[in-house]
Amino acid sequence: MLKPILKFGVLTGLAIAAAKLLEVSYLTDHLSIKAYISIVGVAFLALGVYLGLKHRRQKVLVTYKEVEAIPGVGTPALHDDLLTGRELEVLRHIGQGRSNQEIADTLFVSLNTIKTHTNNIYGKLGVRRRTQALEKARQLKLL
Amino acid sequence: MLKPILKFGVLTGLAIAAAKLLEVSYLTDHLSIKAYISIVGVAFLALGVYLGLKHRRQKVLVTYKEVEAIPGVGTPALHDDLLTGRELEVLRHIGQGRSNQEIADTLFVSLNTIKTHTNNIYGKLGVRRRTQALEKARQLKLL
DNA sequence: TTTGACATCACCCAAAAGTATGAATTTGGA
DNA sequence: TCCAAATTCATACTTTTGGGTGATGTCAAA
Repeated sequence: MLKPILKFGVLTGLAIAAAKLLEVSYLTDHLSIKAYISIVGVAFLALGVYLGLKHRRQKVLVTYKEVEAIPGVGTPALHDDLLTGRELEVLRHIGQGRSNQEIADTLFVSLNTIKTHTNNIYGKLGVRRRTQALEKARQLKLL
Repeated sequence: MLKPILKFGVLTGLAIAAAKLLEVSYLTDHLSIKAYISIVGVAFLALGVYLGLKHRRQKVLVTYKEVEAIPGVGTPALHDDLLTGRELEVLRHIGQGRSNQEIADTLFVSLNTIKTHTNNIYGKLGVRRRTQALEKARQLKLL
């Protein structure tokens, strides 16, 4: 349960240590304070981007559900929670003619993950192909 | 130019020869005239069915155009004859989630033929996948 | 009768999609 | 805190699609 916290701590610690190391080793001798600050800034920016991307999935999910919760905007047909949020999301991309690889790229997950989602969708809708899934989804007003 | 005629001639000749063979060999000795006529009838019926199926393409095409010609039934959006009749037909099957093989079976043509049709469709619609074709076709009110 | 559009089919290769199985992580709720 | 559902990912394999090229037969119009 504490793994993510540990991970974050270790990662941050490492980053700080690296920065400290840079500082004492040679940066102070060769670089101005401004340059040093710039490098540290870039490093932490990179760390931030990395962490942000790494946890984007959950954030997207939250956003997704929040959007669903909005009255007028909410999906009119989430038939008995037939599909999960992520599955619906993938299904919509399929409906727009995107390939699994494209969906994977825009959702920032792996191709295998999208394949898993699509197969789960097919299973729940009782179909075997994405075109059938679209047809079925339209019948069920899922799309 | 004369290949199909030749083919038909040879086939019909073979059928008649077979019938003649049946007649002289033993049928007249063991079967009544009525039974013999029945058998010949069945044989030619089979031949007719075979030939009919073999040339169904053209007949279907004619029927298709005839259907299109009917006022109220006609397709509401044949945008500048963007797609040919056969292509539209294939596109509709795609829209119902059928695989190329299934379409080939129901239209009584080969898988390669359907592939050619689908690729022509993609070219005309400016897309690269069947799901994109469906999306585009819906936008153009082709479907 | 020639020509062009259509429909048919083949072959080959590459890319995308789908199947099956197993597993790790995360989250939300009891 | 424990658990079930959800999400993520991998590996290996089969099937379906897509792309390019070339060819034949049919049909209708010029």
